[in-house]
Amino acid sequence: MSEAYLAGLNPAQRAAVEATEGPLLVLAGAGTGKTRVLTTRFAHILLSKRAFPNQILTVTFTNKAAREMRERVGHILGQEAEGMWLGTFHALGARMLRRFAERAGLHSNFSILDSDDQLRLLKQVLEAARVDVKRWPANALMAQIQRWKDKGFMPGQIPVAEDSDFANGQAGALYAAYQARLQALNAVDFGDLLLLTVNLLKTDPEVLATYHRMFRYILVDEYQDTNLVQYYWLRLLAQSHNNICCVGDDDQSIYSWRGAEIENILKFERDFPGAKTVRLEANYRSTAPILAAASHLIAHNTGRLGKTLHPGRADAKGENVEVLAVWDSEEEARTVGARVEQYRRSGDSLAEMAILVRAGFQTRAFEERMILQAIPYRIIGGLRFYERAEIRDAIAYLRVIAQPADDLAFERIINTPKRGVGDSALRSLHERARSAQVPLVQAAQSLLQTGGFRGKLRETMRALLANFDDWRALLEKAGHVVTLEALLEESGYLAMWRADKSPEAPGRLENLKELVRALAEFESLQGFLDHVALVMENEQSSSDAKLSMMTLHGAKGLEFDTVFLPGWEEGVFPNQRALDEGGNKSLEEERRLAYVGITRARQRAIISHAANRRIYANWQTSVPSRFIAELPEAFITHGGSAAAKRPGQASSETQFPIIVQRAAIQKMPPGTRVFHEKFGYGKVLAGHDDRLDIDFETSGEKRVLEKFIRRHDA
DNA sequence: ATAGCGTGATTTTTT
DNA sequence: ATCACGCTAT
Repeated sequence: MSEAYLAGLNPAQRAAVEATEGPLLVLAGAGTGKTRVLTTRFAHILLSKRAFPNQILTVTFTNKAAREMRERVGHILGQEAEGMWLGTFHALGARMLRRFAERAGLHSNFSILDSDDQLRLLKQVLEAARVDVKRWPANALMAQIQRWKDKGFMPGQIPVAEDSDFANGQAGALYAAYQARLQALNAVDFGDLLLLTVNLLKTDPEVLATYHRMFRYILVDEYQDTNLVQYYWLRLLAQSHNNICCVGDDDQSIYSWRGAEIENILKFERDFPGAKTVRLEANYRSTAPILAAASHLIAHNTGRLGKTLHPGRADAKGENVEVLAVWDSEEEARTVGARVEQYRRSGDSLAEMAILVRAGFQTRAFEERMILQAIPYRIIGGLRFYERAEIRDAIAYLRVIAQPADDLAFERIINTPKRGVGDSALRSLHERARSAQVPLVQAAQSLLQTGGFRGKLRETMRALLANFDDWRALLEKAGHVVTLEALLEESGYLAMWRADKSPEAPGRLENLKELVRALAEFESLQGFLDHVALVMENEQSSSDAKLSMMTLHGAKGLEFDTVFLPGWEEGVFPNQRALDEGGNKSLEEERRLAYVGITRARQRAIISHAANRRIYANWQTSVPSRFIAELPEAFITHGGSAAAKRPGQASSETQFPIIVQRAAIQKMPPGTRVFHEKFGYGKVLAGHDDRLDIDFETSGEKRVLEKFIRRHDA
C-alpha cells in the first residue's frame, strides 16, 4: 500500500488509518495529529473501496469539528463526498429521529427546543403540579432530567439509586409530565435527540436493522467526552459489523460535569472485545519544555490509560515554561499586558496569543488592561448569534409557521411586538387549550369563533391568525426567505426595533438582516430550523489580528504560539467549588484542564499566580496552585515581582490543609441550604472554624460540626 | 405594562 | 460588588 494520502503519516498514525476492521481505540495525545488520522482513515476506507460515503458514520461533538472534518475529507478526495453521515451526535440523532418520528410518537416536523424553551416548559409543568418553585427551582429539575437523559433513562426507568429528592420525590413524575408535554407539542429537547433515538434502536428491530444495513464503518471523535446515551447509541449501531474506531484522549476529558463518562474510554477494550489500541504520542505542536511540563503534570493523575508525549518536531528545543509570581490580580494583568506588547514588538501576531482562564470572570481584569494599552482582543464564548433575543423572536415566528402546534414559540411572539395581548388573554388561551386538548393557535381560533375575545383584542387576534395563514401560504408560494422578510415587516416586529431608541436597536436590526441572509443559504425552512437548533455557530468574521481570551474549556482543540495561563492559585485553579463537590475526581479533572491549557502552546507558555485576589467584595490572600509544584523544575523558569518570597518548593501536601482550614464557611457560605441527618433542612448563618451556625427549619438555630452537614443545592 | 425593589447567586458549555 | 430574576405596586 503506497497511496499518496498515506505518505507523511508516522507509523502509529498509519497503523490507526489502516486497521479498518474491528474495534479500534486511537489514543491521541494533544497535538499528535488526531484529526489527520480520522480524516485519512475516512478517505482510506472510501478509496480502498471498502464502503461508499453514505456507509460511514462519522460522529463529532461540535459542529466546528464536523465542518472541519468535512472540509479535510473533501480535500483529500479532491471533492465533496456526497451523502455522508458526518455530524454531531445530536444532528445525526435528529436525522434518524425525523425519519422514524412516528415510531417515537412524534411527527417528522417536530421542533427542537433549546434550553430556554425547555426551562419555560418545565416551569409550566411545575406550576401545573403545584410545586413550590421557590423551593424547587425549575432549573434544578432541568439539570436532573438532563442527567437522566444523559444516562439513557426514559421516564419510569429511573433506578432507585438515581432518584432525586426534588420536590419530595416527585421528580420522576414531573419528568414524565414534561415528556408528555413535549410529545403534545410535537417537540423534543436536545437530550431527546439521543435518548429517543437510542430507545428506538433498542426497542424497534426494524429501525436498528435499517441502520445496521446502512453503516459499515463508524468513526468517533473525542470519545472521552461521550456520555452514556451516546455510548449506547454507538454500541447499538456498531453491533453488527463491529467496525468502530474511537479517537480520544483520556487526559483531555474535562466535561464530566455535563455527563461525559471518562469510563467510556477507559473501558473501551472491555466493551468491544478484540479491540486494538493505537497510541499517538509524537507531538508536532509544542516545544520540548512545554511537553515536559504537560507530561509531568498529568502524570500526577491516577487511572489513566497512560501515554507519554514526545516531541515530534525537529525544532522542539525551546524556552522554558515560565511561572510568574505577582502581588495581585492587577499586577498580573499588567504583567501579561507588558508581555503581549513585548512579543508584538518583536514581530509576533496578536492572533497567535491567547489568555486562558479557569472561569469567565477572570477575563475582566485583562480586558481592562488591554483596553488601557489599546491592544485589540476578542473574547471567545460570549452570547451566540442565535441566542440573541431578536433572532430568537424571529425564529419563533418561523417555528409557528413551520409547526402550528409549537406553543412555546407561539407564546414567545404572541405579544411581541406589543399587541395588547396580556396575561389575562394568555390565561384564557391556556384554559381553552387545556380543556379542548389542542395547541394554543387552535385555542385562539376557537375562542375567536365563540366570541371569547372582546373589543380591540378580538380584532388583534383575528388579524394575527389571518397573518399566520397568509405567511404559511406565502411559504408555499414564494419560499422561506420572502416569507421571513414579509413576516418581520407585517408583524410589526421590525417597526418595533426601528422605534426603539436604545443604543442596541440598530445592531439588532442588523442582526435580523444577517438572519435573512443566513436563511437564504438553506433549501428549506425545516433545514434551517434544524441548523438553528443544532448549529449554534460563532460568527467570527473579523479578520484583524486580535489577542484571544477564553476559558480553558473553550480552548480545547485550539493552539497558539504564546499561551498565558493566569490565576494558578488554590481555589481559583483548581477551582474550590469543583474540589468541594467532586473531591479527588474533580481534582484530577482540574489537572486535566491544566494539561489542556499547557498543551495549547506551541512556543511559549506563561503561567502566573497572584498573592492577593479580590473575590466579590473583599481581598483574599491566595496560595499558588498545587499544580505549579507538579511541574518539572528543570523546564521551568521562575519570575515575577513576588518571586523572591517564593517559599522554596512548597509541596502540594503542605499547602492543602490551609485551604481546608478555612473551608467550613467557605464551602458553605451564609445562606447555603443544607441538610443535617438529625436536624433536617436549614440555612447557614455563620461559621466558626469547622463549625457552622445553622438556622434549621424545624429546630431553630444550632451550632454543628461542618462534617455532619450536607449541602442541599437547588 | 413597567418601574422599582428585594433576593439570591457568582465554574466550566454543546447540542 | 454586581447582576439577573421575579414579584409588587402603580
